[in-house]
Amino acid sequence: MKERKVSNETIRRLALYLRCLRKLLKSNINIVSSNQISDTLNVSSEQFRKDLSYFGSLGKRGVGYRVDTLIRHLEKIFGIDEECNIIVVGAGKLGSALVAYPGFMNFNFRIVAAFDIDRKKIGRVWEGVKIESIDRISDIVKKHKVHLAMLTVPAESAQIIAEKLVKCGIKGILNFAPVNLELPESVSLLNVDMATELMTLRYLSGKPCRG
Amino acid sequence: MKERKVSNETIRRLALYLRCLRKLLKSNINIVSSNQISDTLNVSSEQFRKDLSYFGSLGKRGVGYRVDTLIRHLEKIFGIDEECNIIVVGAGKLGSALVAYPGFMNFNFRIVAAFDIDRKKIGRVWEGVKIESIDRISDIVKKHKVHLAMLTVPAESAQIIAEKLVKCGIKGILNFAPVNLELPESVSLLNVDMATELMTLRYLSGKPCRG
DNA sequence: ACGTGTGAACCGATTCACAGCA
DNA sequence: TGCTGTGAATCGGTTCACACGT
Repeated sequence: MKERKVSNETIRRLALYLRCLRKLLKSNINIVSSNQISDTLNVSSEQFRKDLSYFGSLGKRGVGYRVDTLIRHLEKIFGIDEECNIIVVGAGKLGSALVAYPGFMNFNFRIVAAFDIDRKKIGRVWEGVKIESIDRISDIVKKHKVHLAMLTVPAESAQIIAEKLVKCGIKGILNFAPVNLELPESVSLLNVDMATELMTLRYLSGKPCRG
Repeated sequence: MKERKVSNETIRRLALYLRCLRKLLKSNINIVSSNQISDTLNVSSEQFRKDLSYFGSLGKRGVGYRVDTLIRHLEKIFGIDEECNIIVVGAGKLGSALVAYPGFMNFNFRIVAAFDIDRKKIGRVWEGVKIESIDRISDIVKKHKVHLAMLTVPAESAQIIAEKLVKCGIKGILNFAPVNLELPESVSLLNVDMATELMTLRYLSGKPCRG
């Protein structure tokens, strides 16, 4: 009932629930049980109920959950009602893919700018997003009240640039560079490390299969 | 000592250790203690020792670990000595970024082809990687003995295509599509869900900071 | 009877603490 | 003494089991 110590994994699942529920709503399903969710997602029904229970009693015993109100609850938890301005730092291939990625807008994220040091790129516009000089980060972060950044610069410069982002007031960084960033506790950091994922996969698929 | 039940998280860290150790070797450091590793990576020294202990006694008490032999051990664990052929399925922006991503070759991954259904893209060559019709997956997977695939197709088609990959004999899928894929147990699956990561980050950075 | 909400039991992973070897 | 390797203790997250509301 009280909003206590919710783990990152729970939050990640909450986002999955939201996506799933929206899909249900589109199919005009408006009541759902934890078992039905557990069938479509890869999550046990108890897990689903427990995850939600951190945020209150959102279902009806003997009935299930109203899809529309549950969606609203989840949206509230994530603060989706207000647009979240983000930036992409590093306008390489990966940055370009992120700028074009359609999945962000479902959650009310808006990419307000991309940044690079390469003079040849600065000034271009990708999908309506302008590429700016890295020197302009501070201005733009302040002007658009940007809280989050996706970092897609080369590993060598990632630490320096991340520190610059922190100085500008960025509160969370999604880091794609394969380095361990050292940042103050007050800044949230999540890493997406594709080579590591692939290595893990290689290891897993090389073992004698259980199943 | 015995190779028992190693968790995914351990494997993921092992890959980080490998990267870190290689960096040390480049700086001509050839002896390292678990504490030194723990300072650079974000992992406790006990964790590091325990992770390695699953694979034998690789260090020397009172001294530390030899960087070069430890690297070789890790490479062995991951099977890095033999080239691992992979494919990219879905030649959109993200697929293009993956094809160009330099971080894979450090671990002896080789992207042998990309696939798409779009006739306009088929036949093009990106970074030396040819874009093929999806119909040719089976041929190419067999010809190049491909074990792993990165899946960057739209969410709607991901399940179908994933099943096709499994039929071709793919043993592991790194899935970038925002859906829960339903696959046989014998196939390893890891998801990279950028929107979910960003949602988690938004949640974390919105909370009162601990730190 | 049905399905939620939740304390209790369980399980796995991390951390502690120390024995053992250089 | 210094640092590894590892059982034991701890911690946190998942699953179980059931009371409760509809």
